Amino acid sequence: MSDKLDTEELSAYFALVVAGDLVQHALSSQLAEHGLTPVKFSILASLSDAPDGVRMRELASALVHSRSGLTYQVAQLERQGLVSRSAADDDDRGVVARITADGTTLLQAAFPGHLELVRAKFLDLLPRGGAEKLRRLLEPVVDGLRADKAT
Amino acid sequence: MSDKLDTEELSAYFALVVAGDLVQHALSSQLAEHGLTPVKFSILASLSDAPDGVRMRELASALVHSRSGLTYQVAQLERQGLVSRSAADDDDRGVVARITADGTTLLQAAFPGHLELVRAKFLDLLPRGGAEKLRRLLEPVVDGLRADKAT
DNA sequence: TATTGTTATACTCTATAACTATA
DNA sequence: TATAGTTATAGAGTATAACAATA
Repeated sequence: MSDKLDTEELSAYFALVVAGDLVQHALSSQLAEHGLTPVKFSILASLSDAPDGVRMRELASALVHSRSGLTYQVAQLERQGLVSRSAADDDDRGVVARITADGTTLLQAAFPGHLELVRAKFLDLLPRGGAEKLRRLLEPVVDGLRADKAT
Repeated sequence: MSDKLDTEELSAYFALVVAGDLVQHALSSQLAEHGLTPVKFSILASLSDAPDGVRMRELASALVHSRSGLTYQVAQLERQGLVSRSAADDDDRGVVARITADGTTLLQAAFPGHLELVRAKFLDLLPRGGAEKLRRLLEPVVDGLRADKAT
């Protein structure tokens, strides 16, 4: 498998995909202890930053790859009492999801252990200043590919 | 969701997971045109670098999170005639997977388009020299978490 | 006893397309 | 006509534990 891309560039691509996968997998057991998955955790975390709730459309484009996938996840969170859905004020087609008090409680219970593992399995493995460098490098990738999705 | 980790560090972790996911998703449609998934592509690519084949155990620890998951994927590739399995020379418990001529043909057919998309969806979004910086930053993360898995 | 690999099982997740309602 | 969200469906992937064979 040697070809037009030099090894450095291909290696970066493999490293990105593999590292993301390994980090997420390393964190998933701890989340599972609280009945959460990485996707559900990211939904709750996003909602906890938005007291007024978030439109389903926005959550979908930010966190998953299909609208139906988000409906599935949020429906489960709602059944568990962690999230509520209600009609949007300005657009009668719209639905706004909000985190509930129970959802906040669960998130607060899961968060310290999560942070601990983010440190142990990721941040502590980076050189000093590495987190910031990494974020800066990946920012345009995330922005570029999210823009793609909108199209 | 503001807490013990400063924003920079948490952002790096989210950026890593999201970027890896977005890049893989951006490439998966092109692979699907050749009947492949990202996991199957990575298995074929690994085998194409190893003329003598690779032990199932090694493939599993490098590419997936469970032995049974690898068996599932390789069984499918074998059914498609892209991979063959045979007993290991040195260990009668062991199984060695090898890519077939058809597998090589398919990989060569899929590779150019794959590389093109790796460039368009990832490398071209990085600053000059970014690929190497990224790889260096992520190397210890990948190595550290792979070592974890062995434990 | 430990390891290799497979299997059976049961479950979760995903994406597509069809649908309703509203803009 | 286009968009927001849901639903139905059908398929793919996953992990666990139990198992057989070998070290």
